[in-house]
Amino acid sequence: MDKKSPIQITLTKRDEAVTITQWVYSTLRNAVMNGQILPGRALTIRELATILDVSPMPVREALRQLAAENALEIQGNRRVIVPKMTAMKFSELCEARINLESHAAARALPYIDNEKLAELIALDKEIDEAQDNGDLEQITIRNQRFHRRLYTANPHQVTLPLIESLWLQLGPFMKLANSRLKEHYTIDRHNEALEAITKKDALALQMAIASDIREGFAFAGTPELLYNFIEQAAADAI
Amino acid sequence: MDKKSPIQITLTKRDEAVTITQWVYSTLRNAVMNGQILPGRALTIRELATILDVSPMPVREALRQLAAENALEIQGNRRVIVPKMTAMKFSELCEARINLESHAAARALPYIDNEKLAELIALDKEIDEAQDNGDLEQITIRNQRFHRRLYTANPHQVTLPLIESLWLQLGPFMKLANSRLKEHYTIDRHNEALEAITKKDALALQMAIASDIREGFAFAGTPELLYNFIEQAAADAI
DNA sequence: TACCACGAAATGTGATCACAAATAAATAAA
DNA sequence: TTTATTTATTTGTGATCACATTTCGTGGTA
Repeated sequence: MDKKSPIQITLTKRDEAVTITQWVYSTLRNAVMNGQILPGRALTIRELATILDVSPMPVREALRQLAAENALEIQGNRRVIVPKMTAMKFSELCEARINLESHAAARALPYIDNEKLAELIALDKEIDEAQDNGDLEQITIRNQRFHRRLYTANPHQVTLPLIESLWLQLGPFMKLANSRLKEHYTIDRHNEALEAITKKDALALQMAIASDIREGFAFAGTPELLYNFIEQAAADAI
Repeated sequence: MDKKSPIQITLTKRDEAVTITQWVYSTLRNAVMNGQILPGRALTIRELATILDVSPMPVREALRQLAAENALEIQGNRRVIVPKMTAMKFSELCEARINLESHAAARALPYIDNEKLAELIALDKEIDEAQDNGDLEQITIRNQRFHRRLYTANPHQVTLPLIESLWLQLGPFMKLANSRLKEHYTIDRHNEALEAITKKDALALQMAIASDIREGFAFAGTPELLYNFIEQAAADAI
């Protein structure tokens, strides 16, 4: 593995209303989320500043924020890297997701009225559309939007930032997990969740969310499969 | 409530080996944790820099990091404040703690050998000592150390940062919660937890942790009690 | 060939400065 | 006295620079 492998970051137009730091932050966040940066690859402030065509200052702030969200890792030597994934860590992240997200879903349930339910149904339909088009990126985005909308139905909710941190750490795997949706579409977990919501059945909702997450990551059920995927993802990233 | 109420931050000696940013970070973190900064009070970079006798730069970085950990809140106007607590939010934070920490405990259980168990027993004894001395600050610190040691027994654990974020948001309430330990010492939940560990009983361990957390915050069982405490804490902070 | 030492380049940290936006203060109008 | 409006001050953002530490490349030694 080349230590100086080139970093290919998708650049989006910068909105003038947003600060440079925020733009850099979301740009780097997407890069991590899409697996565009190799795990273990050292990220230097000046290099990123050059790539993004900004001064080092906003990059510093964005890196520190991402590190605080566990998306990046600050090593003892003060180097910043994308954390390396292991089979065990992957497993822990999945279990944490299942635990936290079914909790968040159950806590949101009492707040979901007909209007919000309709909104969720609409979001689910959008996922299906992206599914039909085979648009992986949109599937991931819309799937996250569905979950986010569900959890934030609870106006006092405090777990979404924690959940997003887990999503961020799962990063590139999220995309692949969502692509697997069609492979187990025989059991549509989102529909199950929506049914549970209409019945106000908290336990059924938790089960649906848990299954949704678990089945999505079933591809990495064994350490061998996960290892193969990590290797493949690394190869794709180059 | 005075908008320009003075900020009283406990200053500790700066270790030369540590960066200024890290020192500022932990100093501010403690200030938040101890409720030394009033919720809603605007924190300005330059003011803190003056108080801490450093340049604005390390303060900027520390504030951003604390905001990423949900310890501080960046408002739309780019002002940084300590988030205000509400009864509902408090309730959500407690439930999130119970959920996440019992999960973390159960996941750590398989990794706890006799050596680690002995360590936990020793830590528990230290809590009792602080309890006898009535040293509130030490009780909090050692209590957190006990929980942290338990969860980190799992070498692949990923939830501790999330748990610490919740601790940080609960902030000043943690201290009071721990002071309540003696009031329900008839049922020592840590002992219950240690027993469950020796029996390798995951469910019992989860129950013990859940009870430990729940009973600690029982003082804020009703919105009225919580409201009273918030008012009192605000008065004390001045 | 493998290992170590030394010098050069690169990097993170922190300070200072400029500027635009936001807040606070002061003045004018009702 | 209260409310608008203008002016003055403060504040966050971002750029640039200096310095100590780390990393890397080169050459020499076992």
